[in-house]
Order: sequence, then C-alpha cells, then structure tokens
Amino acid sequence: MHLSSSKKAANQRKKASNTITLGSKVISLDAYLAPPVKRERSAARPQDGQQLEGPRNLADKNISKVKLIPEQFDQSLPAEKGCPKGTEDTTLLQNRKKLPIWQYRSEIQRALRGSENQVIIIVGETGSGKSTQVPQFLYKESWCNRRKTHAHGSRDEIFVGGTIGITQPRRVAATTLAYRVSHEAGTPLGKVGPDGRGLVGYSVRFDHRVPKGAKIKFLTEGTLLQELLRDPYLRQYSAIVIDEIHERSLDVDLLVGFLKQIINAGTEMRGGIPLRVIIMSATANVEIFKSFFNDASSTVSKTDIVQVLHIEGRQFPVEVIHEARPVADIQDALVKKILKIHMEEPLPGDILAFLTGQEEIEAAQKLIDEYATTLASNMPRIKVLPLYGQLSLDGQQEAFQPVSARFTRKVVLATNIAETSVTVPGVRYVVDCGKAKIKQYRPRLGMESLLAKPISKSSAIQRAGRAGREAPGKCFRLYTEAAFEALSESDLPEILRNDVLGAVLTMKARGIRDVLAFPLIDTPDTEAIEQALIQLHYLGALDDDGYITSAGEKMARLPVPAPLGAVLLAAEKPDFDCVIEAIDIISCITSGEDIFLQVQSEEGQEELELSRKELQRREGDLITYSTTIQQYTAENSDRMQWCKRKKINIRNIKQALNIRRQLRGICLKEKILRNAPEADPQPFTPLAPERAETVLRCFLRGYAYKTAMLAPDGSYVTVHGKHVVAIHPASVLHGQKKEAIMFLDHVFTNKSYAKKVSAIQAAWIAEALEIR
DNA sequence: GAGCACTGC
Repeated sequence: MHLSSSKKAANQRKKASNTITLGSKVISLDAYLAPPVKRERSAARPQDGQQLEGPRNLADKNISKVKLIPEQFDQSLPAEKGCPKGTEDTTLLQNRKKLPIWQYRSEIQRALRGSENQVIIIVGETGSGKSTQVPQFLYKESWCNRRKTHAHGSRDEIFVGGTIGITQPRRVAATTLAYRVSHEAGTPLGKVGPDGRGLVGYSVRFDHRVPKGAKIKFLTEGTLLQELLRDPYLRQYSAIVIDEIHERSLDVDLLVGFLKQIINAGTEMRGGIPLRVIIMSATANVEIFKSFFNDASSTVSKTDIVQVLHIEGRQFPVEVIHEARPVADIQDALVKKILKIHMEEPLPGDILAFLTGQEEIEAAQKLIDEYATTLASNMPRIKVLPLYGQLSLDGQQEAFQPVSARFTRKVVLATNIAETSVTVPGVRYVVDCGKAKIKQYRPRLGMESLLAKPISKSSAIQRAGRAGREAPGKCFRLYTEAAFEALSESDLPEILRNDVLGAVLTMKARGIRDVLAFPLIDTPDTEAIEQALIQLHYLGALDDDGYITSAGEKMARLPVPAPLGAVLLAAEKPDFDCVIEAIDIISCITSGEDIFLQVQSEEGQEELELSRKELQRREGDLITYSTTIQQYTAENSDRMQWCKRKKINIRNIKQALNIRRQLRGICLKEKILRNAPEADPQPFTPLAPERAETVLRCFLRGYAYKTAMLAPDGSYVTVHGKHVVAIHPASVLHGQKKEAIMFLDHVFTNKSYAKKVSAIQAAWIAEALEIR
C-alpha cells in the first residue's frame, strides 16, 4: 500500500517511453504490466470452454456487452461451477481474498474512519478488484449507518446516510456489478437477509432494483445527477464512490463538481454528517483529482483532505515494440505487420489491431483476406473479423468467439470499441495505429467534427494492455518511440469536446447561479459556456437575468437534450398540440445511433430502398421516423420479421419504445401531456401533410438555428454562419432540392454534413426566430 | 454517397 502525500505523487513524469508514474515510483511499462505479486494464476485460469475466469474478469467492467448480461453472468460464476452446495460462500470468499485489493482492506477502512480525510482516491489497475470489493469493505462501518438528525436551522427530523452509492459510466457495468457484489455479500439481488432487508441494488435508466434497506447501490453517473435534482445534499448516502473516473465522462465531471460543493458547504445541511467520497481510477495520473479536491479543504480545514491509495493490478507483461522510423502509409504498414506477426509468432495468440473506422477496417480486411489465400499449406490459417459499434450484434459476437477452425489464428480489426468497451478473449498481440476518430464540438460554428486524431499516451498504454490479459503478450506500435513521447498524457475530457448546452442546463437546474464559477476539473472555454447560455435563453430555459425558468426546470427533468426538451414544451401549446407525435420522433432520435441499419452492398441497397419506401416521407427524416415507429407499433404479427425486412435495428427501435414509454410518463407527470395515450397496438394512419407541417414547425422551436436555405447554385447555406452544408447520404432527402431545410445534427467529416434533415419553408424559420 | 465510443429519475 502506498499512501502518498500530494507533493510526493506530484511532479513525477514519465522518463522513458514505456514508463509510468505510480505514486512515488517511476517504473517501466513492462513492470507496470507485469504481475507485481506472486499470483496463483493456475487456480483462477479458465478451464476449457469456460470463457469467464475468476475474480479478475468479474471485477472488470471492460467486458463484452454481449456476453455479460446479468443472468448469464451469474450462471457462469466460476465459484458456482462444480462446487458442492454449501461451500459456495467459502469459495467466493477465497476468491475475494486472492484479489490484490484484499490485503488493503483494513487500510481502506481505516482511511475512511477519520473525519479529516473526506476524500480517498484509490488507484487500482485493471483486475485489482476495487469495484467489487471497496463497497463491501465499507458498508458495515459504523459511519455508514443511517442516522436520524436535524438539518441546519430546522427542527424537522431528517434521515441522513445509510447507503454507499457507486457510480459507473455504463449501465451494463452498474447492473452486472450489483449482481456480482450481491452474490459475494451473501444476499443475492431479489432476496432479503435475515433482517428482512436487501443489501445491494442498482439504479439505471429503465431499470431500478433497489431493495428496501439497500446498503450498496450501483448507479450510472447520469442517474446520480438526476437524483441530485431531488436530493441536492445526497442525504440518502453516507458515501459516494466514483468509479472509472479516468474515463472523464461529462457526467462524472459535473458529479465531482457537485460533490466538491457538498463538501465545501460543510455538514450543516446533512445534519452534521459528512459525505465521504471515494474516487477510483484505473490510471495512475490522479494528481488532477487530488488537487481538485484539496482546493476544497481551504474553506473547510487546513489539512489535506485527500489521501491516495495505490493498488497494483493483475496483468501479464506486454512487450512494446515501436517502429524505428515513421511509417508513410499506416494502412499498408498495419496489414504488413499483421502478416509478419502471423508468420513469426507462435499459436495460440490472436491478433487485435486498432484502426480508426469502419472504412479502414473493411479495406484492411480485404487485403488480409486476399493474402491469406496465398498462405503456404503448412502455415496456420487466418480468420479476419471486423469489430465496430455499428456492426450487427451477430457480427460483434463472432469477434468474441474463439475460431472454430483448427490451426487458425484470429485477427480482429477493431475501432476504439475494443479499447475500453469490450474485451476480445484470446488476444496476445496488439497492433496499434496510434489514431482514433474523435468527435469534437466547435462552439463558434455550432457544429461537430469527427476526425482521426493521434491518441493519448494513456490510450496507447490501454491498447497495449489488451495483449496481456490472458498471457504475456506483445504490442506493435506503428509509430516511433519519439512519436509516443510526443503524445498528450491523456485524452481530452468530454466536457472539453462536447457542446456544454446540457451541462449548463444541468448546473442551472441544480441551483448554480454562476456557472463560470462552478468547480470543474477542466473548464470549457468561456465562449462555449456563453454560447450555451445564449442558446438556453433562446430556448426559454433561462430568463433575461440568466435564472432558470420553470420551463428550464422541466427541460432538465426530461431525459432528452435541451433543444428536444424545448420542442416537447412547445408541442403542448395550442397552436401545435402535437406532443404524442413529438414524443414518437424524439424517441427514435435519442434511441442510439440510428434505428435504420445501413447496408454495404449496392444490390442490397436497391432491395432496401423498395422495402423502406412505404416508411419514407417526402417531408424528410423526422416524419419518416414518425411513420416508422407508428408502423412498428401497429405491427402485431411479427415485429422481428418486420424489422429484418425493413433493415431496422431491432435493439434501437426497442430502445425507442422504452424511451417513448418513459417520455409519455414524464410528460403526463409534468402536465405536458394531458391524457394518457391509447395503448399499443394502434392501427396505422399516415400523418396528414398538414399535421406533418405542424410537427416540423414545432421542431423549429428547438432548431431554428440549425436551418439552411437553398442557394442559386444548388447548395445549402446555413442561416446562422452562412456555411455550406450538404445533406448526408443517410438522409431520405439526400440529393433533393428544397426551399429550406432544418437539421438536428451538423457534423464535419469529409465535408460539412446536415443529418436528420427535414424540408421546411423559409417563412417558418422567421416565425420560429421571432418568438423570443 | 457515408457511419470513434459511451449515456439519461
């Protein structure tokens, strides 16, 4: 255990390419990835045909979203396999004790008992077991009891504490961890203990299982942010554990800001009971978090309120090999490197290559496949599998399965999805092109760009680590050691890459008057915040003095982006009266990438156009969404078949129905919707053209600034900024000339594209802009 | 004529 003071951990910088700072030590990446303690790997190794292994995988949320749905997860708990009844608990405990974090149990408990150290930072590498164990170490501590007390200046009794909240960036992590921890702690989810109370719960969108008396509650970051609206001092919690903070999601950045404010405010509003904060990171670069929270101490006490604990992980060593000189053609170098590894490295050992996008993956796959046919018969075969987000579930699944053919090496060509979101088993060789596509918002242009950029050092290390999960491995970087050195330490956090419109509304709705003074680890440009304030004012969320309006409060309670919230609020007005239609469309828009699957081949394209024809509307994408969800819900024979025929993403349209149900519920509660809509299935009746017009005019109340007019030369020029914008090929209006268009997304890739496009009239824009 | 990855009481 290493308890470092701020000074010691600070100022340590990486010295050589493969070194990393761990507390006061600077060690090489090889050592960093090497097993630090004697491990009993053999005991925890998966047996033949068993994919999941022991505690390491279970503690790790970087897991296949396909493989780890909770039920499967539970069934595959190794401790329960071939294990006589009654010894389950002991085996679970034995496995827990093997985790690196176990030996630091009492130290963690001690660190949190004192009242001075209110913030603990735990650096635990992948496989340290921090996510599953830390809450279990703490929930029996006396400070974790629920207490009856009085809020400051009030005689009313309040209850404070009793629960440890653990946030996760992803739903699947929150739910699977809850299942795992509830098992380990002896009160499986859905069962109650001897005292008739539950122990572990989780709360994510559309899915809440928090038993009465739950001491441990896993939630997504967004869910906790929503809870802050009702419970600004987080009184139900004794402690908040922020897990995976190194991912720096926008929500987590806002969360730590609110946590810092709660700490700064003292304990009066919590009846004298402090809120303990545990920050957990998988990367050692935690100085920013430390100084962020230590700043808070200046107003509370003079002592350091932050302790840092380092816990080693469980990784096999990975040898990192750089290029001697820069490569001219990355794509070519990548293919050659994969083939070289295949020729020179022994089996077993699959190859995972990181590329920037689908296009590059497909091109590389073609080249490798071509080459594979020329392999000598005594050479192992190659099976190339693509892996990217938009790939069908079946396609993704294939990349996770071991190849069935004998004497064959699997080569997975993946986007960044394989860096954190999923784990490909069997990988011992990683090829890293050094780039990734990154989305960045440009406040001045009001548009996003999606371009391939160099990755960060921490990303490169993460990619390399993918080779050392099951055995010692190798990582081939297609760039020089000097180029690695020149990379930035970590990726730009989301709050500096995204539109902060939603973040500003979140702050305003939770009582922050001066958003520029809100404590943030990284503060966006003043200009970006000002743009957001102006836009929120236009949307009616803020009044002329910058205070939140009741409409703004409603918008913050709606789980949709602010402009779409404004659309919903406009939809209830008598001149539009189209809340049901707006909800249908918004559900489709917010249900994921797109409900429409894209098809590669040209012949598939023609077939697709025919089958989708009855869904498409000349008014554009929004009314097409409306038609699609209505036809889908009207379909009561075989929805699955219907989706297959129309090439509709089943997962996303199901998600759209979930969102639709949720939005209808919230709109009823908020009185945006007066009467509950008729239950499905309803017969399909096409939206009349005049109704479609009303719906589009209503959407303009949120998107008047995202419009363009047709110029004499046939191009579209945006009303704001006068930029040329092209209708994206995925839009039903692609290639068409309309007087004016409204678009919900504006992304620069190869050029400036308008997405989710509708045909409108120029006069409507003026109408929408005159409103305020 | 084109799609990094997540996510929301």
